[in-house]
Order: sequence, then structure tokens, then C-alpha cells
Amino acid sequence: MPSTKRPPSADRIVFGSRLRAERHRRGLTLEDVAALADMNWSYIAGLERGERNVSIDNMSALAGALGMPLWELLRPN
Amino acid sequence: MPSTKRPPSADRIVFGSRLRAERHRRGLTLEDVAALADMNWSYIAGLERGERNVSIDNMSALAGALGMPLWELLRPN
DNA sequence: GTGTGACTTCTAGTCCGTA
DNA sequence: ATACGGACTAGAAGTCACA
Repeated sequence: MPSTKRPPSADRIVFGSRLRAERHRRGLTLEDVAALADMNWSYIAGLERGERNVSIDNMSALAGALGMPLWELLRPN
Repeated sequence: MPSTKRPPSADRIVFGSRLRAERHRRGLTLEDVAALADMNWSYIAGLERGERNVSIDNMSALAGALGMPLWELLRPN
């Protein structure tokens, strides 16, 4: 009976780790990105850790804050 | 005072139209994809029309149902 | 400047109907 | 096989305090 719920996707982890990597590559803090994307920094921190099931609109805003297309941010490297 | 809310992202539209295109390319119905991704077909229909702010886990499941990586599904063509 | 847990608000996502 | 609407519930969005 327990839930047949879906587990967190691998893509969620990819997104989180790439988000963090690209942020660091640009020398930005969580607070910087939060300001650019108009979001709460602690929320973004949770995303980077893959703890939240982020929506496409928020992913898009974050990709925009980093100046890169979303599909590229999701591509593992 | 108008809402400071963010408008639907362009990526949402890209995802929807590419999802539909790739589904058709494979000759699959909404019901087929819904079964493969373990989702409601009428919800997927809304996604294809760009009406919903889909989460990454659901996007990932849909990409998986089509047998392609998520980043590729999000790349405009 | 960041990790994390707890919390409330709001919408994503389900399920049913009709066409 | 698809569109679309209504009503509901699971869970994402968004915030805060404290380490």
C-alpha cells in the first residue's frame, strides 16, 4: 500500500548540481542568483541539493539568471 | 496592484510543442504516453498546449517514455 | 554566505464528466 | 483519440529562524 509514488528523477539531481557548478563558475553567491532570478536564496539552495521537484518556469528563470538556455543547463557534462 | 507574478516561460511552450512533435513522430497517442509515464492523459494534453507549469520529475518521466534525454526534449529545433 | 527543518499558501496534478 | 471544464488533493512555491 505504500505509495507507488515516483522517486526523485535523476534529472533533478543533474539540474541541481549543474546549477551549482555554473553558479560557482561565474563566482556568484546564492544571494546573487536569488536577486537575478527574483527568488529566495534558501529555496535555490534546496534546488541545488536536489531536494525539491522544481517547475519548468522556475528552472527557466534560473537558467536566464545564469545567461544560458535551459536545455544546456540540463545536459550532463 | 497588479501581480508581480512571473509570466509563463518560453521554455514551457518549447517543452509542450516538442513533446507533441516527438509523440507524433513515434505514432503514439496521449493514452499511450500516459500509460508509459504513469500519468493522466488529459493532464499531458494540457502540457502539450503549454497550459501547465510542469515539474522536473514529470518532465523526466515523459522524456523517458519517449526514450530520449530531457535536455534534448527541451532543446528547440 | 550557506544548510536545513518547519511552516503556510497556492497550484500542479488527478479524476470525473461532457462533447 | 482529443479537448475542455469542475472539483478535489497532493505537493510545489515561497518564507523564516537558527545553526
